[in-house]
Amino acid sequence: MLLAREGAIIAAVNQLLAEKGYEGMTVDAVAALAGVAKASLYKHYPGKEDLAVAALTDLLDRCLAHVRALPPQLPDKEKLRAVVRWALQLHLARRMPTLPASNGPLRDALVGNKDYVARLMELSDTLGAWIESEQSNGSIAPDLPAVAVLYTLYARACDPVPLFLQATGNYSEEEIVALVERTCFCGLLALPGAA
Amino acid sequence: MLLAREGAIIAAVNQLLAEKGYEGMTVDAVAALAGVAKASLYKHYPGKEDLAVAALTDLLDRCLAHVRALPPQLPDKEKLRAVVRWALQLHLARRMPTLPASNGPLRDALVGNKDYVARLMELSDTLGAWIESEQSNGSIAPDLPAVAVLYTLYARACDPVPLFLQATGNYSEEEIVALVERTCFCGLLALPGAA
DNA sequence: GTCTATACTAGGATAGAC
DNA sequence: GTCTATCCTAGTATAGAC
Repeated sequence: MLLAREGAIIAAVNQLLAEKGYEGMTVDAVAALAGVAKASLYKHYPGKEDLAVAALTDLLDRCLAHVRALPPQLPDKEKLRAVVRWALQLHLARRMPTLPASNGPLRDALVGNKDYVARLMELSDTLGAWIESEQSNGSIAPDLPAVAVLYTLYARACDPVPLFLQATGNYSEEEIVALVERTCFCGLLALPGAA
Repeated sequence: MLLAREGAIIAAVNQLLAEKGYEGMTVDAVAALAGVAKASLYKHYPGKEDLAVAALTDLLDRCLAHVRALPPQLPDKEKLRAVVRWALQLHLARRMPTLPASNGPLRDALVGNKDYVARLMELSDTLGAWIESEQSNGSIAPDLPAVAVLYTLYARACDPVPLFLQATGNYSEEEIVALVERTCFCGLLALPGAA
């Protein structure tokens, strides 16, 4: 009963974070959408930052679940592409909660939260291992720092390009996912093997 | 004298927009940094949105100036890469004003402003012509929609990857610019001719 | 057009009863 | 732990004198 309530709160935060962003999300709106009085909400989470941290932790949990469910026999390169597609689909469905990179207190709350950091490290370790394995066999460019590859993948999850393309009304979600996945891994130039 | 004051105001807005983002920028801070009383500021620009629009228009002016100053004999592909580098350098120097894509009223103010829209269209026309010319000669992938290429280039100007890489402290600005430019045009995979 | 001083409101956070 | 009602700061915007 109590856990169900926290689930409703986090679901509301996720939705509002995806629709309006962190600054556009008001605690009143979270309470209303979750069907909880604002004061009760503050008993569960001591502040707005904590709401965001909990939502992001939940996002990482869902991402890790997707990562663990990938077929082990799949080449690591394809696993990485699958994770990018998962994020792009979430983004296009307006279910990707995003935070401003600039907000200092929020950043502090994130890095100061053990649960969040633990999940982020687990995800980064898993993806990092895939990246380095594909760099050893020459599938991912070995002269790129692995951390640059990792950050690039993370950044694609928040990239505005999918939403811009969606706003034109000229492309289906599948086309947009394929397009952005391709430009991420193959770039814009017409290189052999890029298509 | 009056124009000098507006210049100081826009410079302040640009700096604060780059440092704190739109929501983190307060009108008080703009007034203080520009050395102007808040009430005077409101005589020049009727609201916070108008400050942001003016700053973005100024940014587009500077970008167009850079675009026009590019050597005409340079291949269009290299001109595009030069514009991306210009944006990345600005970003790394924390001089790139950025706005939240989610904020509705702000979006309305932007698209409702003739000056801003005119400059954005001029820039898009110029870059779009370069893109299509390079697609005809097979230098940029011809099967990508030109608008997808254009949006991708715009998005790279706000990409958080450069700042993340800078935060590691392991790479110089030149290395970061080269790295991100390369992943943008050549992707992450080890394709022939990518390095 | 510039200033000082102030009005107004949104929104994060709490008090205190049940 | 949940609620209603309230506090209070921060921040946009304006009044009115010079």
